[in-house]
Amino acid sequence: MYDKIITTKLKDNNYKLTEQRAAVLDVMLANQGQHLSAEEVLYLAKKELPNIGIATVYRTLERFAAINILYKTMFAGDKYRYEFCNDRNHQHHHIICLDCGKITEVEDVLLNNLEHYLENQGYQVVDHDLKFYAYCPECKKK
Amino acid sequence: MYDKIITTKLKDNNYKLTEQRAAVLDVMLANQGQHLSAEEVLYLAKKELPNIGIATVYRTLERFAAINILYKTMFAGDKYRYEFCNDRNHQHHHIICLDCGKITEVEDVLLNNLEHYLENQGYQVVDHDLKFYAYCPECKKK
DNA sequence: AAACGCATGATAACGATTATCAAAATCAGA
DNA sequence: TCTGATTTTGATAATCGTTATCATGCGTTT
Repeated sequence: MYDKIITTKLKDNNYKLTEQRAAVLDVMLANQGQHLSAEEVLYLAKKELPNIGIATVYRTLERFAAINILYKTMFAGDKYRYEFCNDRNHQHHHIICLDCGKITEVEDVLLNNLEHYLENQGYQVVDHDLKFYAYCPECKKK
Repeated sequence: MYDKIITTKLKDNNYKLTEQRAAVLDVMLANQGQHLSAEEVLYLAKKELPNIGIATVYRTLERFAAINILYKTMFAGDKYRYEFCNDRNHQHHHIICLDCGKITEVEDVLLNNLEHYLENQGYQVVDHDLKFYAYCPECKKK
């Protein structure tokens, strides 16, 4: 039903897949590449499961993020947003348009150099988070 | 009294330096390299000006950030923190220790390459924000 | 069936920030 | 210097995303 990686992660963490959690997972899978807020996930999940509550959505997103099924981040101190986490976007580089707010992603391995440098300094780097605030090509034209 | 750059920025923006604003500025100048929350700024500013209120602190920090006297950022969705902004830390690269929470800074120009790449793609990059989540050398030993 | 544990949904509580508003301070012009 | 307009301030109410609480329900194991 779901990808093997997902079901494995769930099993490894003794994590029952209830219908509420499945609804949230469906929403996230159907919206890969999007950055959804909890409220947006609730709205979409209600189409599959009308009685699901906001508390369950928060709890589920939180736990999915904890086992790396989702990536949780915040842009510009607004509210948390969640995106489905596959290996391709493990390095989360985002470009946030200051005009239209659209969020696009950059793939890059440039930061590995910096991480190696920091590890030589004695740090143990766990994750990093890089955001560019910019005007996207469309808004720049205006 | 204050650095020429600061007074110029204030003047250029028609920004009166009241005693409340001076108190906030003093706190930020006395704590360069620190990342203070509004509440912490209030606490410190009260030593100079006991009647200053939290609303004024928020307003002042906000306006100082708007004219680039301060840099405003948020670590891990907690609360805003402010630091005095001089040319040296214009590129804000922070390392947040996942254990002790200590925040240190990295100077680096590596990201210029990435910015140039994005600008070739049609973006107009205004700012960027890079954070590393890591264990600092001291906490790594434990 | 009984007892347990976990999940759920409603909603209260929280905490950081922002908005409101009357009072005080400051400024500009006569 | 008076006077009226503008800005700033401090107290506090309001907002809003998120978390905590708690009674209820559901599944599993005795």
